[in-house]
Amino acid sequence: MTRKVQARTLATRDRLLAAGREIVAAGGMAGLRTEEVVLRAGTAKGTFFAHFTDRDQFLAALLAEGLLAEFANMAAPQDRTQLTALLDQVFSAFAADAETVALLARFSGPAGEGLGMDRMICAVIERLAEGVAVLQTRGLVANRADPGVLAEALMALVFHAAASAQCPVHGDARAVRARAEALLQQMTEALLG
Amino acid sequence: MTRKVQARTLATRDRLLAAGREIVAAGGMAGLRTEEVVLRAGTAKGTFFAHFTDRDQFLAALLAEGLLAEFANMAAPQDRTQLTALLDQVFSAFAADAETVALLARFSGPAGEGLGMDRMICAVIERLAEGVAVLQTRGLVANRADPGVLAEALMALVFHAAASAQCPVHGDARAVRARAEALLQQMTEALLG
DNA sequence: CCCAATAATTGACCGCAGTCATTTTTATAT
DNA sequence: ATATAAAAATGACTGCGGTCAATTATTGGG
Repeated sequence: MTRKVQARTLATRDRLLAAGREIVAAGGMAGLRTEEVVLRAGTAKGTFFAHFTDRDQFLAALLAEGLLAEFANMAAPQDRTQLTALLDQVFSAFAADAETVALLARFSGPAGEGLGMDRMICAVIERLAEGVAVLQTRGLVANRADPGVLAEALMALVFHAAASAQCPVHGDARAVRARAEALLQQMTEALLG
Repeated sequence: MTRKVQARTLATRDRLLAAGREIVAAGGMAGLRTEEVVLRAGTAKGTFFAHFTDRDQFLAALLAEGLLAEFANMAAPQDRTQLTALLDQVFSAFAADAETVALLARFSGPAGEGLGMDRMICAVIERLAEGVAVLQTRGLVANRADPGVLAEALMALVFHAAASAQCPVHGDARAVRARAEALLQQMTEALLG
């Protein structure tokens, strides 16, 4: 017989996430250790893994939460400049660091369900689709394909550019990132016409 | 003063890679343990990490090697059907498993230099660019953008579709993959017109 | 041929993610 | 109330990726 989820379950989960938020804010995702999360949250190690299948899934939940908040103020772009600005904003967030790229690669798809990742991505895609639709009717976008499909393709381009923006150790981060941004710009124009 | 690389260095590296190849062939990338690689190669653990910065970089080298061999027979597509077939071939290889997707995300960019990853990706992009150029002149592709940029964008779409093809544990793998393939098809048509 | 200087290798060791048998808490049936 | 079955939490333990000071092999100069 199935029973309803207990209130303390959600409370524990929240304490873990809150602890994670603090740690990431202080030292970034790469430096987050589950032992410390658990210490701050006041739970045992096993509890962590009863709530999240692994460290990455936990980080993905935190990441989705943060990005969703950051993107909350997004408005559907009304011209090419605004569309570019929106894409740049998303690119900057996605390309922030190697951890972010890895988490997006793993959880941007079906694997991200129930972590908020799917909601975050959908939010971005919806805004993009709205913007594309507007620009199409105004003749500011040559490509007549379905706005939803174009939006998804734009996301794909952003993902790829973000991955390309990660540089090898001791590489020139500035230059690599500039090249990735230029690539995104070119690909976007190739897609939208 | 810098000295030339010793012959045994390359020999050791090859023994490690050969061991890795065997292990991956037998049990897939996910099950590869460095201890076993080292055991088969007849070296110490430290030697492994003197040659490869971490397990993933080693796997990426193996993956690039395998994919490059698989793609060796690629011919530049001459019509839309052949282009689709080529994209499907690459998609199938990239979407093979979650490990592959993760490695591509991490090493498809500048981080993959010197692992063969860059060469593998460039090979695919070049073929795609050739194909796109041919189809453009034959009027089989509406999009007039630079073939090189279009080829890179196509790769981005394939990467994204491959990531979308990974399903959560206990999901219906067949259905998820079918959806990802359909998505790739739609995005490709949206891009090429 | 010998002797520094450098490159390559070694393996004991460590940190941390992830496991699981056990214990504690909570919900429900009687 | 009390029993009992399910859910949640516990923490000692394990396995494996990665490190590093010490050791061995190679090279090139005198």
